[in-house]
Amino acid sequence: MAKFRLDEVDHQILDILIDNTRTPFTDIAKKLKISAGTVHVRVKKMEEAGIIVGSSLTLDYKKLGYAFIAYVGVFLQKTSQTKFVLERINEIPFVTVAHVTTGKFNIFCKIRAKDTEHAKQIIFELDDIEGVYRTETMISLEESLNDKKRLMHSIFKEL
Amino acid sequence: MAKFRLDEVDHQILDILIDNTRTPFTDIAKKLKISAGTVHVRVKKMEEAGIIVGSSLTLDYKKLGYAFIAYVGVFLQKTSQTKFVLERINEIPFVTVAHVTTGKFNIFCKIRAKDTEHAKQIIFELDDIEGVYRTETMISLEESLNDKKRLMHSIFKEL
DNA sequence: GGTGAAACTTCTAATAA
DNA sequence: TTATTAGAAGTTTCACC
Repeated sequence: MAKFRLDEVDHQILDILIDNTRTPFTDIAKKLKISAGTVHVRVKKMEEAGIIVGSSLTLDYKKLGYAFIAYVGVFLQKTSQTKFVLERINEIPFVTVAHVTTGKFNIFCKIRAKDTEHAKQIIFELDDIEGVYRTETMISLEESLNDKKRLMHSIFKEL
Repeated sequence: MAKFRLDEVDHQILDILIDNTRTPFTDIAKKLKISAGTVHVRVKKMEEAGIIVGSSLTLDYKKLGYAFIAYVGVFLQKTSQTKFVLERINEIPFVTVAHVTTGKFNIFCKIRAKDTEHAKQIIFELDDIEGVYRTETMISLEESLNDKKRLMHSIFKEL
């Protein structure tokens, strides 16, 4: 694992790319008053260091008809079944995130569905997994995402 | 809101861009055996329709020293305080997502922190918000993200 | 480390089909 | 709607600070 030490310039590059990954390097260069070559080298380094893992589109799932979000807490019969159940959970594409957690639940996941009916199906699928004792659902009425940029700013303030 | 009807080609374009937003349109064109101009027009249309909201980098927060993830359920004294509390919560940059939920909690959020000590601080901040009755924390021991691509495939199968 | 310029690749908009 | 094309723009490398 490469040693990495991000400076103010790296920070600013990330800041711009976090908002729009297709921002031309020449634009970034102009803004930061450095050469496009430098931007290129810096980005490449951050990629090689594994800081930048990849890039992805942000899609509006509501417009695709998938407006329903819920969190489902999963209770297992035995903790030792965690790995097995997690593998089964990961086979359900509508489960977008799964966490092994301490606290109330053994596994905790987020699902993305079309509507309540569809969500019900997914939750039933989860319930049906061998080793799952019961589940507890929390339906999201409203999602508010904090800007990645703000987290980054806070992280960089401390680096 | 524009009417949108994505076909197989749009789907495949999204599929490629979801993995890497900087894939050159000419590469996409070659793969799909269409012209780069067509790719360009299609992407633009999806942006205008609001399907593609934006693009963002995926960063390795562990490498930045922020490996700690927890979910915090928030209980309010009165449901009517939801809006106010949500606003306060959104001021904490380490809270990356917040949901208003049905079920056990009133508000449910995800936090990203350096370590347990840092997480404790954030949770105390949450607890201190006026109107918050108490909180319940679940610490993530392991996160497994399902590929966005798989969700997309499932969505497209049904469209 | 960074730069600036050259060589190469890609984008984009207009035109044509 | 899609394809072509040519000028504009962006990327990447490299010799030189």
